[in-house]
Amino acid sequence: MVAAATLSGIDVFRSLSTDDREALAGRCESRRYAANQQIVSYTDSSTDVYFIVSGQVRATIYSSLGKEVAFRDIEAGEMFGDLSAIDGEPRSANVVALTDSLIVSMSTQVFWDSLQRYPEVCAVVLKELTKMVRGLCERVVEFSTLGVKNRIHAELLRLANKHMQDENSAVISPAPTHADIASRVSTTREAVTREMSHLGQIGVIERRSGTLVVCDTAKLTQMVQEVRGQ
Amino acid sequence: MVAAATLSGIDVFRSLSTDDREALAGRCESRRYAANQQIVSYTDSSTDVYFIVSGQVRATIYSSLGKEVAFRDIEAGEMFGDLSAIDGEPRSANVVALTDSLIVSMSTQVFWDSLQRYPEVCAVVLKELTKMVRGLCERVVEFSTLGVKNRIHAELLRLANKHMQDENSAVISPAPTHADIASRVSTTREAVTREMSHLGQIGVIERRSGTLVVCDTAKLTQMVQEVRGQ
DNA sequence: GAATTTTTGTGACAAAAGTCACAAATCCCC
DNA sequence: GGGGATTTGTGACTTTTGTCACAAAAATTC
Repeated sequence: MVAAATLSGIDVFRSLSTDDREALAGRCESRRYAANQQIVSYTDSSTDVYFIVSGQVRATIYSSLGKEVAFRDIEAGEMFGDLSAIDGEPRSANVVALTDSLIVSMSTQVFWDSLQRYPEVCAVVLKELTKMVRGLCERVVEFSTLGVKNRIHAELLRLANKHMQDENSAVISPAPTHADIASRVSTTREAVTREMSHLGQIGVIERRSGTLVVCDTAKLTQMVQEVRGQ
Repeated sequence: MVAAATLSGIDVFRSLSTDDREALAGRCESRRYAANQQIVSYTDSSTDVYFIVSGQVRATIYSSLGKEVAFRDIEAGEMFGDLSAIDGEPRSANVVALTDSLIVSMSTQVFWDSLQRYPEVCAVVLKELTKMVRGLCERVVEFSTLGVKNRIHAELLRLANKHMQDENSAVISPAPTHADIASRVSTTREAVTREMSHLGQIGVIERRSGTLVVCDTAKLTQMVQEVRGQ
């Protein structure tokens, strides 16, 4: 049982009337997760859909043996677990809370119900899926055409774009660790350290206690394309 | 104007009644394309959705400068162009006919209309999108965790699975060129040639005039995982 | 069926990326 | 504010992957 107000912060349900939201809320569960707690495992056979009311969460894929691939970070207002609900296949990833989080879950049945009953909900879900497809395409193209250094640039640029301060600079806080970035673009921590200290030398980024400042996104944008990582 | 029967071969519309299909057919166009003819360019501003009645088609992405990435081949019964129709963003890829093809197109508006009016259509579209997401995830994980040789194994296995002859072998005809495979797993033609002749030597595959025979899919499956390409 | 064009095979080499080992710097927690 | 854990920096070296150049084989065209 969940308060209707809780659902108003969820992208997918934002467009519903208060009444509709109330009806739906009655058919959901909510639960708190502590940082680092696992929410979904790719071994689960559940097919519930989850919505993040507050907090942040990370989906990670483990390859058939061992290596982990950071898949995507999911923020408050967003949804996950929808793939299994839609196609009935097993989970595609592990999901772990990055921070303490409040999460609402909904059974597959209620989810399909709401897709059918509320065209606006269906539209948003369709759009989220296409957004995922486009994001993944971009990543595939990146792997196919960019070298390690350029992929690091691209990742920094993505981070920067989420935290723009003014026209040309962004402040990312807390700064991600090098190992973290490495996992996202699939390389080694050392490669990230080397490239980032190089970027520091040419004044594109700067580190100050716990935060990462991208001083010159324009230059970085240009560097992504250059074949020579320099 | 399109005959209702034409739409019955399209996955998305298969579940509709004849009447519904007829109504929809009246709002579509159809057109033939010759092999190698371009159907969609990523510079187009159109947002129509296309359905392949017969023939085969390839979507390709070009990176910001030059290099091409084979994205996916689309077969009769399948749909493309849906991303732009759903989110209104520009085309994500070029689409070219591989063989002479008959293709039905539908405006964004009619497409949305049918999504709203027919829940079965909506369900199939949702499922196709999740299938794409899963396919792309697999590809990302592959790039992240597998070396070139193993990616070639994986690609051969994918091809084989589409053309299984019996339990353990598949006949692929016409055989794709090495350059073609190389573009799909993002490596060089030479690497594919080398790995395939090695696979020939250990009896996993065989070449006979224009066709490629995968004799031992079991062994290939096992090899995909092995860190040593040999 | 001779002449092209396209595809395949292969070696030598260059460049890119990953591995290991360890020191230095930071962060965090009593 | 000292001490351990985590994160970062860096060099030397190995492995992987890509590049180039060219010959051989197949497929196509006329």
